[in-house]
Amino acid sequence: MVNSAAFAKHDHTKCVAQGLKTASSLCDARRARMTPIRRRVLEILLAEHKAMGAYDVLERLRRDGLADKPPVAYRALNFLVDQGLVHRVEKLNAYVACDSPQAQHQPMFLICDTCQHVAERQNNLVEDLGTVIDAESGFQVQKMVFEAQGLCPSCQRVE
Amino acid sequence: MVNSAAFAKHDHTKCVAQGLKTASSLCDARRARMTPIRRRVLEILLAEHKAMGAYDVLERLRRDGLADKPPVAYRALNFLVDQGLVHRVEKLNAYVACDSPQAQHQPMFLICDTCQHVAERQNNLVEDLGTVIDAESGFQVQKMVFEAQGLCPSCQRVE
DNA sequence: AGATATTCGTTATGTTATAACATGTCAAGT
DNA sequence: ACTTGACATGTTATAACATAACGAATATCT
Repeated sequence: MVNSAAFAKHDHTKCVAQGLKTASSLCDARRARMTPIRRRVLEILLAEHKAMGAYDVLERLRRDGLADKPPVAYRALNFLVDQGLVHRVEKLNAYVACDSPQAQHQPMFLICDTCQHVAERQNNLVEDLGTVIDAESGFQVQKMVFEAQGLCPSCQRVE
Repeated sequence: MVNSAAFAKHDHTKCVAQGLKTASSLCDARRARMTPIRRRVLEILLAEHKAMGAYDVLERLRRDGLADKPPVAYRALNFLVDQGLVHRVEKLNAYVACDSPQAQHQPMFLICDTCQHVAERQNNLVEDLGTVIDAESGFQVQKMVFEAQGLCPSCQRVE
């Protein structure tokens, strides 16, 4: 049995540094601007390594003296989502840094109801499902949301 | 190619009558109370046959003189969701009457970005995905959200 | 009828998100 | 250097979604 990265312990410092670096490269390549606020929001999400609400992110920006109005946080988050650097978790009205922003993908989330951690995973079945839907119903799928709630391995052991 | 029911024309009156009848039977069997407000909310959703926000539902209740405070609408909606008679569409913060409340199932929604219609579909791949996730990662799936956004057959033709 | 559980009415407030418009920043072209 | 245009940010105000808490009413069980 292999745990998903987000449910296992690891060195967050590396995640953050690596994540910011990758993000900068991607933005450069796309001529998208990685501004201080956007970089800071991504850094917060990478460091926290869990889903955060927009107002939680805003509170951090406030502490840093970077911003204190909701639209500032939402704009940065929306930019990062558009760039594929952050995903929105619909079920939680929250945001998480992307695991692997290099590759385009349909993210899929495993949300632990006990510890609230969110793991991002990939599985071809999700994309297959999009293809099947289109073939069966003629509905042209453009975006999919797949989120599962339940118990992560650690929380199963505890109960 | 077969259109999903919600994207095809059909007689809503039957949907509504049949849906209310089925719902009553199910509630009786479970000793759950189908009260006037709850019945009316279900009726509204069945008749509308599309996703509605809680405040849209409340507005209808208000016109009927049945209720005018948010908690009343939310309580009825939550009851109906618990009973599997209505589903919540996370992506839209909205509610739709269930197609087939008899059978327990993981609903899957196709949301048309153009006409806003929502079709409920079922596909074994969704449940399979739950099984695969569990086997691969040890994450114990309890509930899944699967929602696809795109263009329904009619709206594809129009563009 | 009396005890218990459930539902409903109501107030108040919490949480999430965006419209709209003013201001600031920066890079490209002249 | 100056203008223009595109993009980003600052700010106000409000929209949209949701629930806590508590007392009154109603249904169900014994």
